[in-house]
Amino acid sequence: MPTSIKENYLKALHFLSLQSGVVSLTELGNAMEVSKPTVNDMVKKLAARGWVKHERYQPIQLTSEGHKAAALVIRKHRLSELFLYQVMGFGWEEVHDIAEEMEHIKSELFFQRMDEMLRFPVFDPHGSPIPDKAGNMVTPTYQLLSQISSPCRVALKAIRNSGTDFLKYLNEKNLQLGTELEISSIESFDGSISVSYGHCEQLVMSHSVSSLLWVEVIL
Amino acid sequence: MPTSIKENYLKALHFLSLQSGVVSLTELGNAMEVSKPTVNDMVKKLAARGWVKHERYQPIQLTSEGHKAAALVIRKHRLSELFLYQVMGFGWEEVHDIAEEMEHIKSELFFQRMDEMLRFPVFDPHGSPIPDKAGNMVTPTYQLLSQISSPCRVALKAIRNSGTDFLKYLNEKNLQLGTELEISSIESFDGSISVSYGHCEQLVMSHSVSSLLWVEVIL
DNA sequence: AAATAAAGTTAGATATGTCTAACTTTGAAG
DNA sequence: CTTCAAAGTTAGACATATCTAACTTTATTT
Repeated sequence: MPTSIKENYLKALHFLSLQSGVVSLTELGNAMEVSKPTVNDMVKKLAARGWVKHERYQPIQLTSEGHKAAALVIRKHRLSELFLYQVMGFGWEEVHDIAEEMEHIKSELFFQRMDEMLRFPVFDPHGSPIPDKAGNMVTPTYQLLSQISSPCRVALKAIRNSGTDFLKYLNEKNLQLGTELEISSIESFDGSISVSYGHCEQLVMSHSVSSLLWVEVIL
Repeated sequence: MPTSIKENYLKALHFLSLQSGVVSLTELGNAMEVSKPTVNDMVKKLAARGWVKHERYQPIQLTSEGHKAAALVIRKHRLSELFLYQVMGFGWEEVHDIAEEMEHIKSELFFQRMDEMLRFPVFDPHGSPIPDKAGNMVTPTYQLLSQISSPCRVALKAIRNSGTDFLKYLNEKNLQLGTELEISSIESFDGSISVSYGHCEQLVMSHSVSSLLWVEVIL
């Protein structure tokens, strides 16, 4: 019953909007783990606040105000993640869960000061862009490693999933942002990719791993 | 509607208990700025959780579990205050309000790390003791400046009220923790006290100010 | 000890966020 | 173009934290 629940709906709407720009009630309900009537009610309240557009039986769409409100929550989240990582020395696999709580702090001063201490950063520890105070964020043009079709050299730029388990897996494999990977072969059958990097002669990544890594081709 | 409301009731109960050990519903209601029925309901819930002892028409008393729960919230609050002051560079007049939000963060790791970074501190920026992880805190034996009855030399050790306005007043007067004050005269009529310290030749403090300053006699 | 004000309690209401069960609309398949 | 499952909506309920109005106890004052 705590936190600002609406902020969490806004965040979910933001991420679900990324594909098609619109979101169904069912999708939002699944993301928030609540029933359809609950989402339905909530969407009415969000619409009343001007954050979403919604006509009966139609999909939901964030308004520009809604987008901005969501971006400002994401800003607080990602700034917190970077602060935890850079200033407090947490690992990138630990910061998401704590930031999930910090993002609901209302004090402007607090995030203002964080922003200053971190020198107005643009990326969080997972490589995701940090929106600015106006809610605008850069949109890097990375590719998913799983989308690369022929052997080449790439640099790891961002992680699509900040879940602890996946990041621990990357830690074990010594994969960090900036790590350069030589793609040696791509198995078209199951989409698995063989890469080498640093001290690692060969690592075979399944599609489910490579589809969570944003990379940039180099050379 | 946010935060863990019960934690705020526990904190209020802790501070109101300091005098007599028991708290009336009315007192608690005033402190929390809620009506008597609201307090009454809440006290029943706190009693059900084992945090307070309460018989109909009798005053409320924190149980030892309740005391501990309150102390752990106060720990998070004061640790946050010191972190904001020491690590983030906020002024002592700014930290209370932000800590009021941070104290409701549940992550043990977060406060654990703060505690380490600050080297397991025992006092917050206002000189109040920080409870340890078991909920125990030191009980300094300071006197209120207003309780001093004859001219002497004292050191400012703690501030009874962490409100922004009072702390800004102290800033203006250049009064900090550790500042040594020479008490030159005490007006028995209205309880006002004349002190000199540092570059200040004479400052006359009203009783309402001197009763908010904890001091220790020196020499 | 009776009167009465202060303190505490009960009853009934509201707002928020949630649920299940039942009903309606939409849209895709036959 | 009818059928039907999936998606969305309505109705009615519950828990939490809050309120006002009215009633009961306690304790003080005369």
